[in-house]
Amino acid sequence: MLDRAVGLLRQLGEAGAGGQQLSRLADALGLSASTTHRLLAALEHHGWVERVDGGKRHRLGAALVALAGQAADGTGLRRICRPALARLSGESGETTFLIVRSGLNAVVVDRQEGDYVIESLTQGVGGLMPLGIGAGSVAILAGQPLAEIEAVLSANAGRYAQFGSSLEQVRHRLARVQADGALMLDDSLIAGLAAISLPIRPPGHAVTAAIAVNFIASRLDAEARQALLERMRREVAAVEASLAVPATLSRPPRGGEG
Amino acid sequence: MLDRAVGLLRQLGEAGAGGQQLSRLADALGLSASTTHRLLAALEHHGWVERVDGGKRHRLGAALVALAGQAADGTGLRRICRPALARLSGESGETTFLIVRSGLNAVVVDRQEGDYVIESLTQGVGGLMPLGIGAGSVAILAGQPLAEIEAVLSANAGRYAQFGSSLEQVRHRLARVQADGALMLDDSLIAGLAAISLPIRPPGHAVTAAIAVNFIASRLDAEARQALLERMRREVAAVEASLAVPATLSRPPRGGEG
DNA sequence: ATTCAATTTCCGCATTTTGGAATTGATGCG
DNA sequence: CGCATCAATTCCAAAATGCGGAAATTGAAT
Repeated sequence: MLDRAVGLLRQLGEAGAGGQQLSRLADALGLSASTTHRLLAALEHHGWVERVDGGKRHRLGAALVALAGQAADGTGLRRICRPALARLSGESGETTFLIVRSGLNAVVVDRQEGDYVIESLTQGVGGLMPLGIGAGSVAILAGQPLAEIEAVLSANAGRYAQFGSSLEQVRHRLARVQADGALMLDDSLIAGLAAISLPIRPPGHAVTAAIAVNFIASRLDAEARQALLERMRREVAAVEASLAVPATLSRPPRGGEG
Repeated sequence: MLDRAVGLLRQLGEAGAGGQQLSRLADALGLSASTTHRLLAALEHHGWVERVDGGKRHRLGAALVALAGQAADGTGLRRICRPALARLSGESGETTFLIVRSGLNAVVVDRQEGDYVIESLTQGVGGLMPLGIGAGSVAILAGQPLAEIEAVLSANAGRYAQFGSSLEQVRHRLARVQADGALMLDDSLIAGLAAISLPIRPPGHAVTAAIAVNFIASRLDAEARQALLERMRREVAAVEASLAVPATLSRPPRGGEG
């Protein structure tokens, strides 16, 4: 029941803005129409699913956005890292990302725009990719225990091809992170797009997140990239330091509106 | 079962960054410990719940962020409105919001920072408030059919006090939106914080969303506010026009990483 | 007007969930 | 150092709930 609901929501996520009709969902999940109907009704009741134009197509509902807003804050990391991301974006003019692990995937939890818009080329908040694909994703994976890395690699191996990487390439990049504590990538997923990423390692814990900067490769030469990397190292060091002191885990001030 | 899972996730959302232990959750929801345990395990398996530091406290997981990223794009509105929000924030220097309805609540679906940071005063993406509270929220409610408005008002009446508004005040603001097609608010929720909001009405449909600009009241005089409002009217008109042509409902390009 | 596909409702059966009780584990106290 | 306490986890038989086939309804297309 719950698993079916999760599958249904995933499927709806794939469907995108236009939504999807009941019968297609039932087919895709191998469920009977009546079961699918009942599930959709229940989810709709909670606002997790809504009808497109009140018609017969279904899509993900706004209640999920609300829940996820709390989830993203929930790690606490987002609030802590946001000023760092803002500084990096502000000073470099490039787009900055905060990425965390979710099972076999990496998820973009926060993102700050730079002056240079690469909107359509990159993942938005909530964007998902296999662990091992994408600069930040690699940085996170590289910081896991060895057995964990192997488990993830073997589970994800089949997914790498569609992102234009081989298992060997992924392994090579992991090694670079482990050697340098950071990763610089060119033509990362998109030709001409470059990225620099750093793992975030809370003192006494394994790596839980990474920050990354994406930019058009031609915009920064080797020297500028090195400078940016050093800048990022300082920001990450500051973040890690502030994680050492558990700080206030209390809720943020319930503020104004939008 | 599903309802209990939803309740559990809501409860975890309330808990915030520090997470919550099983027994408290069970108490809060009136469930037995074994049921709660089973639910948490199932949700954890899907990445919707995770353990804090691998310990015994639970919080919302990153998989929800991923799902919600799709949900937020899912309305299609976010992609369409983002350039408008960016222009408004860029030109005015203030913070801009895109808000949609979710049941009895309004949810912040997108947000663009201005030069002037009011981060801690305002809702982030995913922020939730009762329909009728907050400038954008009022604008949405005012555009619903009359019977709908009354239903929402009576359902939400009890929640207004905690936001410092009375039912009469809400009704008054609704009337202003209906008269002017927009709303200017002072001391909206926070003393010294002002807001301007406009409903977004897709041609041939009821109002489905609103945009709002929040700013420190002292930063803009009456004349500047009027100018900003006119600017917003133009942006909303353009958005509504682009909604008339269903445009491409296809998925966005699967781009690079974060 | 008729047909066909898709959605929605109904209902008896059986699979699943349920919560009390027992077990294990962790933490603090005497 | 061992005992007591509280929370988390596992187990199990009873039963409630979800399941899907079939029937009814909608509504769009011919």
